Amino acid sequence: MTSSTSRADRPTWVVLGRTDVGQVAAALLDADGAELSQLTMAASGFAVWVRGLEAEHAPRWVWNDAPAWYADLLAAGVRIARCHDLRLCHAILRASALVTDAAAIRAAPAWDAAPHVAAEESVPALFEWEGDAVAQRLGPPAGFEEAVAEFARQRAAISSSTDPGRLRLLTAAESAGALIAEEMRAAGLPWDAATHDRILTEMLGERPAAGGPPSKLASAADRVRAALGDPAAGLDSQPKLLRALHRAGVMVESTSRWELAEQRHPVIEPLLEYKKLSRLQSANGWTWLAEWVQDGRFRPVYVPGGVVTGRWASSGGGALQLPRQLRDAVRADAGWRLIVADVAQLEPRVLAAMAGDTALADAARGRDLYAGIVDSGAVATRQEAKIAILGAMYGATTGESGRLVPRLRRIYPRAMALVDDAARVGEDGGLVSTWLGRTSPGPSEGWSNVQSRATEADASGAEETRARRWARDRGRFTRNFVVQGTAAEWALAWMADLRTRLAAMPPVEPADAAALSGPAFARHPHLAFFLHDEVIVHAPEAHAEAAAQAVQDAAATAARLLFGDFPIDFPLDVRIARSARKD
DNA sequence: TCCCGTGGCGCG
DNA sequence: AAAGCGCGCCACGGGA
Repeated sequence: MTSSTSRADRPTWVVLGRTDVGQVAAALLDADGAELSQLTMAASGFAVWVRGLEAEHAPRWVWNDAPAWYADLLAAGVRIARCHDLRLCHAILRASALVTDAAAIRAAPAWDAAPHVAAEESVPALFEWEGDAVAQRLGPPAGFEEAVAEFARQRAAISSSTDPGRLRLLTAAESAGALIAEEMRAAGLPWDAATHDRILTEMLGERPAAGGPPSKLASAADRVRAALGDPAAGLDSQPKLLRALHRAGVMVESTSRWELAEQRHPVIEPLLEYKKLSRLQSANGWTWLAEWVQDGRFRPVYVPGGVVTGRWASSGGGALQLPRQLRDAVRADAGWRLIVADVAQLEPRVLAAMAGDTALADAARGRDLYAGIVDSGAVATRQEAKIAILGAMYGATTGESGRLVPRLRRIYPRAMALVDDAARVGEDGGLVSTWLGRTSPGPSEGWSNVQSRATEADASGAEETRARRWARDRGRFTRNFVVQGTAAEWALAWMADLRTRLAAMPPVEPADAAALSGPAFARHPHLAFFLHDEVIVHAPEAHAEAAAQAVQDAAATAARLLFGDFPIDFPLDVRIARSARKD
């Protein structure tokens, strides 16, 4: 390791990148972004160096892409407190309406990279890199000079924006999410394959050794074919199934569950059963179990910022679609517990706070926001309140939901004005932003063409109708964007604070952790799963109560961080249990 | 043979 | 029941 200048004095930021010769370079910056020192080192010594600096200063590590760097650091036993993910923050800043001069950011399109994809096995690990393999491993610009330049652009964009505080919070939260996603992947979700197998066997029947469908699935198929009077009916092909139904006199337009359920015919019951079992088999059956659960852990690939609203997406394993039926297979290790926590009605609470709607915030006080709405007299029943609120946030215009929404408009004018305004802006082709400044994408070229065409004198009625429909579609998107996106920001702030609290708790002794195969940080209570408004923490039994309290405390912190003193509750349902089963 | 659009359904 | 938003994955089938 060589240092090009004098020893650093407590760097706030450490910008990382590789150099042409395949080494890691680091620029140590003070809080103002002024360079304190710069150094390069052999990749083989990188993890140890990070560990040392982290213990001294816990700087914010600035890198092009968290998965590319952090997965290998975790594998080397090094956990960090904070980072700045240039790729994720670039995506936010290039589009944010709060950024008044985005020209420099937008002039660096190399940073508009797709989310990192897990490296192929054949690509050397970060610390074994040589030559071009590094580029494959690191994805978007991995070079040191590019990282330094992009970080300077991002700092300038934030500090000259109309609200640097919000963008600092948003970029910090987004970057914390990137760390959490990698840590959750490394730790994995504790998964009991034997329980999963038992559930599959109970529902699908015994699995034939020779392959072929399990017994209960096969018997459901037989009953369907018998009821259709068609021993050869194809059940897995929608067109074939539809034709077979028509031949049997079931005149449906689709084979979807809800339409089938309206029919009265002997085929309906076994067909719905077959579809349910078939879905379980193909989505989360034995093949899924063998592919995705190893050593008692399900390791999904989370994609932070993968949804335009800022929600996370996932890639592989269907991590965000785990069916409730299988939650009993999520099992704490021996001597450990799961803390399963979700926020009750996160989105309407976020809406109340964003809009400063004290009437809706009053209704939200306490456990059940929908009960509060009933108490306000807006609607008669809890079910109506739920339908009305969902309709308000999603833009329902028809049916019961569309009928109930106007009642909310009278009782909660500020909250409704916020979503109605967002919809109007979207219909006009404009941009909307979340509370912290994540801005929606603009309309597509095709959308704009359709709109301008419809305004021309010789536009046909069909063209005008289509333009109106597309405008309404976009209005529903922007209406929901502000709420869904701000809820995602709240959830990121919640998790980021929770992560810090959990990491500060004592780890189990290595002797007690002999059976644990995971990374070192997973000897502490740690996040194991996240799904929009729910987290699962895996914690040693002795720390389970403290971890549950940390989940609560973090929610209070998130509320204060985003909404200051505005009086809005975010009540949690928190359970400490051995399994994640919901009753 | 592979790619892509569609229907359907799991999650929030 | 869906409706009204955001996703990912599977199976199928048609086209390249």
